[in-house]
Amino acid sequence: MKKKIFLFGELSLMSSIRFTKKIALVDCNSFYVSCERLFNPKIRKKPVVVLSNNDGCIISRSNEAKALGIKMGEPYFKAKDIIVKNNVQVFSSNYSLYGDLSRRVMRTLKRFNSDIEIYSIDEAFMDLSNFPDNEIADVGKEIRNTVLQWTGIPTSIGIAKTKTLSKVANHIAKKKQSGVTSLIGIENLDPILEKIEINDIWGVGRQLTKFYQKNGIYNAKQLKNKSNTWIKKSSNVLSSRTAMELRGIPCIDLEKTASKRKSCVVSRSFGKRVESFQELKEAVANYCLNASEKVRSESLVAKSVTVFVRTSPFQRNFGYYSNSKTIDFPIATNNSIEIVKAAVSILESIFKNGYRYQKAGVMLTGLSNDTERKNLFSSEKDEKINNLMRSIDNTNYRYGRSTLSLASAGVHKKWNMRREYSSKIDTADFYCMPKIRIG
DNA sequence: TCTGGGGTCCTAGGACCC
DNA sequence: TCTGGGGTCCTAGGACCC
Repeated sequence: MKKKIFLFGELSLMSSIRFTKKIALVDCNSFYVSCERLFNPKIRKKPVVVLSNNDGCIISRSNEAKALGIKMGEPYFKAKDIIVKNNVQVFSSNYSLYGDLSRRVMRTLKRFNSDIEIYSIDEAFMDLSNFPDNEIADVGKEIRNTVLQWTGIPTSIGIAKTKTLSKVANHIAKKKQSGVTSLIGIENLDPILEKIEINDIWGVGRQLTKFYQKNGIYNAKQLKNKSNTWIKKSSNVLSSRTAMELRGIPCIDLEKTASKRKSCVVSRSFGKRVESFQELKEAVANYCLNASEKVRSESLVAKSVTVFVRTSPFQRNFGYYSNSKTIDFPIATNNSIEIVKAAVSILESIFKNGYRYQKAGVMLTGLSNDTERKNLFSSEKDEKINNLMRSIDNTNYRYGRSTLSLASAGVHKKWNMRREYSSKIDTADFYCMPKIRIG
């Protein structure tokens, strides 16, 4: 090929407008707290926390609450002193509200680029490579402003060449007023990576942090400069991928199409300890109904079901017991009745008298597409059961969960979880709409 | 005394993420 | 008294086969 000769002007144009690979990570700030604040302006500038299921742990904190020293994941009862003393506003989690607002945020993001990967309820990766490098920071700011204006949710945005680096950028953005950080076009990232502690890197958890520190690696720059073969040998491929990504080499793709899930878990801690087989059975039956409904809604069938029960790992003075067992179905299924029946038979075999059970759960595994099964083994009886399941799902969708249930699922539900501080906001309920006085 | 070699598949457990 | 829930992936080791 002939070498192309550029005129001076053309050359400078070419070098200023570049379209390198650019990944953005958009992360909602204190997401659950932000959701509660949206419908309750009085708590905007105040310290706020949101609790996990059963009001157990603190899983979302406003900046004011963080400043008071309340830690992520801390048990609520341990933080209670600080909370009471500082008049911190407390909320039980309201997942249907958070889910709804999450969908609104994601929809807004898709307006900028439909190639997004919804990574969690409050995070999404976006491919912004189609925007020119020199405009990328402004694009980030525009995304942030639009999300804020359309949904009311504040976000932080980090932009870089790889997913791992966009996480780093996001980490920096969180501390900035503008909420946007781009690492695009920076030749040497070492001074920035040096300030990122090893445990703040995406993919480096507690065990790896311990291991790296033992080997003298304390920050992202040091990990970046460690040899791949050493990392792979002494850890695994995932860790070497992390290091590559820190070097700006993309190893983790954006997953633009949501892949079908491989398993489905429903488990809960009980509002109070459960000792009787009957109550445990009701709980397990309920979890089965939820899990099979979820699986049906995604047109999946399960190969096997696992049930587990356990007493509290924190209160061993009553004796600790934990057990689980799995049953394979002869033919993959999503039929509630069949799943409940199998789960109850498992429970009968693992239940032991004399323990104070704290938690139980059901796991559907080996999920696959419903259609494949239908082609192979469909019968008139299957069709009848499918119709029955469909009418149950439709009724429950319309009139609320557990309008139609099974007798084994019980009615009293004394074991149900605690939710003492729920805001009870329901975006699907007309009467929960905020009232605005005009004039 | 001395007990092959290489491949696949499955599972349990551990580590990570939010 | 009170400590969440729901996912994914990787590895080591065992079972099995020829």
